[in-house]
This record gives sequence, C-alpha cells and structure tokens, in this order.
Amino acid sequence: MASTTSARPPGRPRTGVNAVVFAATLSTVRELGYARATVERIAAQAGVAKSTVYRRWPSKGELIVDCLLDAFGPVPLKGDSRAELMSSAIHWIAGKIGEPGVGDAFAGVFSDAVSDPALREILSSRLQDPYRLALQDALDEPENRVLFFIDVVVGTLLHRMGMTGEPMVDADVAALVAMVLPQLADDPGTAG
Amino acid sequence: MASTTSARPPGRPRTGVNAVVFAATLSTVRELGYARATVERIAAQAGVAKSTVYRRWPSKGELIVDCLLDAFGPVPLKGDSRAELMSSAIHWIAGKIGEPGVGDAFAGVFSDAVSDPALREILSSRLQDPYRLALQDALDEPENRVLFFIDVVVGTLLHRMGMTGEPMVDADVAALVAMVLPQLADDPGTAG
DNA sequence: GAGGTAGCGATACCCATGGTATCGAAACTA
DNA sequence: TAGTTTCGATACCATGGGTATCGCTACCTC
Repeated sequence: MASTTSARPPGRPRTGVNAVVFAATLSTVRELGYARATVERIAAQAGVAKSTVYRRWPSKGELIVDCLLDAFGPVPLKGDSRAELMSSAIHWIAGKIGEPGVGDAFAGVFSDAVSDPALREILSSRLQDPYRLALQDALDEPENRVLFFIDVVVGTLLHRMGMTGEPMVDADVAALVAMVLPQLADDPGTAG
Repeated sequence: MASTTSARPPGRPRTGVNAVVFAATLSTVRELGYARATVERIAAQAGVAKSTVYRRWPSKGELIVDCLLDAFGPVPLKGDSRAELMSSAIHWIAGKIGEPGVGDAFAGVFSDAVSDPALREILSSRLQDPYRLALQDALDEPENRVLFFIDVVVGTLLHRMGMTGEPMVDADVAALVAMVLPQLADDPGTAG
C-alpha cells in the first residue's frame, strides 16, 4: 500500500502555486497598498490566472487570511515564566507585523472585516482562535483575559501601522511589553 | 456695521444640512455597516442629493472624519491628577466609540486610510492631532509618549470592535485603564 | 427689478474592482 | 478512450466612489 495513493481525487491535480500566490500577495500589498492590491494584480504577479485564484480562495479576504496564516506560522512559545512567554509572544507578533506587506495586509483584512460579518467570523476563527487557544494554554489565563491581551497588543500594533504607515519601533514595543507584563497575575511564590 | 455681514460670499448660501448629513451618516453606518453605507444612501437618508454631499466633502473619508469630529467633540479633561485625567479620557473615548455607528465609522475610515496615504494624513492631522495636543498639554507628557497611549487605547478599542462587532464592555475598559495608568510617571511627591 | 454668483436636486456618466461564467486545452485516473 | 478536474483567457455583471451637466433657486449688489 503506497501511502494514500488511491486517495488522490480524479481529474487534473492542482499545481503547487499556493506559495507563489502568497508571495505575490505580500509583495503586491507592499508595493501598492491593500486596496490597490487587486486580485487581478496579485494573480498577474504570481503568473497565474485570476480564475485560478478564485478557484482556491472564495474571496480576497480569505486569500489574505490564508496568506497571513502562512506568514505567521505558529507562535513560538518560549520562556520559563509566563512573563517571558508573554514578552516573546509580543516581540514575535510585532516582528511579523513589521515584515514588509504583512502589516498592511493584516490591517487591510481587518478593515474589510469591519463591515463584513462573514469575513469577521473567518478572521476570528481561523486567525485569532488558534493563537488565543495556544496562549490560554501556555499562560494559564482565562479566555476573556487572553482576548483582552490580544486586543491590546494587536490593536496597538495595527493602530500604529495604520496611522503612520510604519511598524512600531523597538522602543515602543518594549514599552508595550512593559505595560502588559504587570497585568499577568504574579507567578506563584511572588505574591503574598 | 453688523458684525461681518459683508464677509458673506456671493451666491446662494448653503443650507444648514451638515448636521442632518452627519446624523444620516451615523444611522446609515449603524444599520448597514461601513462598506454598505454608500454616499448615495447617506445622501438619500439625509434627504439630500449626492452632489450636495460631494460639494461639501471631497471624499467619503473626509465626510466620515468630519462626522466623527462632530460626534466626538472636545476631550473632557477633568480630574485633579494626571491619573484622573487619563482615566476620564479613556472612559470618554470608550463611550464615544461605543455609541451606535460611531465605532463602525471610526474603524471604517481607519481601514480605508491603511491604503490611502492622503486619507491617513487627514485622519492624523484633523482627528488625532487635536486630541494629542490637548493630552500632551494636560498630562505634561512628550509627544511620542502620548502617541503611544493613543495607539494603545484607541487601537485596543477598535480591535475589539472590529473583531467582535461589539464595543468593549465596561469591565474590560476598566482593565484597560488599570493597565495604562501605572505607565504615567509617578506624580511629584509620590516617587523617591 | 436686472444681473451675477453659487448652492441645490436630478441624472447620466466614467472607472476600478470584486466576483461569476464560459470555453478550449491540459493532466491525471481508471 | 472516457471521465474528471484544473488551468489560462476572456467576457461579463454589479456596485460604488467620484465627476460633470443642467435647469432651478436664493441671495447680494447695482
């Protein structure tokens, strides 16, 4: 039994262009901004037909979400204490949002989601929830608390990006960390 | 000489429909969301022609910015200490963003501004700067520090609004205040 | 009251963009 | 070879921001 050969569906198999499309998405967003990064331009940049993009992603929003998931990858949860975990997570997401195209794309979908409940649901369940669950587990904090932290950290980073067009500088990221860390309940042994 | 009667420009004077348009803008955004609140619909809701709207505001973005300025009004800077000032300011903006239509409209323009540098400039100079200057003065904090606070507070509130479609609840606003306040340098006499 | 100016409503229009539909060709399985 | 599905190309539709035009109206000045 060669692995799951027989599981392959009939018909012409898809070519492996997802990675190319993701790269084209980020580079197009970086060059032209979110709104001018049309699906047609992204497809052209990827050397692919517009219809191919729409066959794989039902909307521009879902394309961007998948692209962001690919760009982010899993949270690197390193550190011995909860403070170190939180600190490394904040630096990680700040770095990701600072990568060329990523911040613009993130702010862009987020914006679209404001007036598109379906997209909001996708953004929340596909992008936010996995990280939320990982953080809940790693930090041992309740859901509403982790949601609050995500609002603060991601909201702050996106607001800076949206207002200035530039990612937040290291000094301000450090200030963000310094502000958030004390909000974690003291580690066992530190409190009375 | 009755005041500046002669300063009135020639031609038919504008009718006082600004307030009506602002109200129509918020109610339309509240009912349909930002994207579906088209200029044509807003004009119709206000009982005004689309051309009248575009004669007064050069773009949808500027209409929304003016509408928000009208809805926000000046920051009520009350409180004897800087902590009280900051706390009241946070509660104030949280309340405003929670008003029907206001949060959606805010998140909406903000989104548009991401890929529209001209709108970003308007948003920054017309909406953010006045409040930033007032806060710098009232809190006696440097510009970059106040900008950081604005990123944190407004970013957090908008992120919650954008992700859930609902304004932040009081308990979380209180948590936001509790997180930000310690970031103000201690008042004179409190520190060593 | 006549003439100039500018706001107003209505309407037609242009353009960009998200998204759909169609078609012939290609790639793969059975 | 028959069947299935992808691919590229293209035409197409609907929506919405923004512009332009036109006849009308309100106001000021002479």
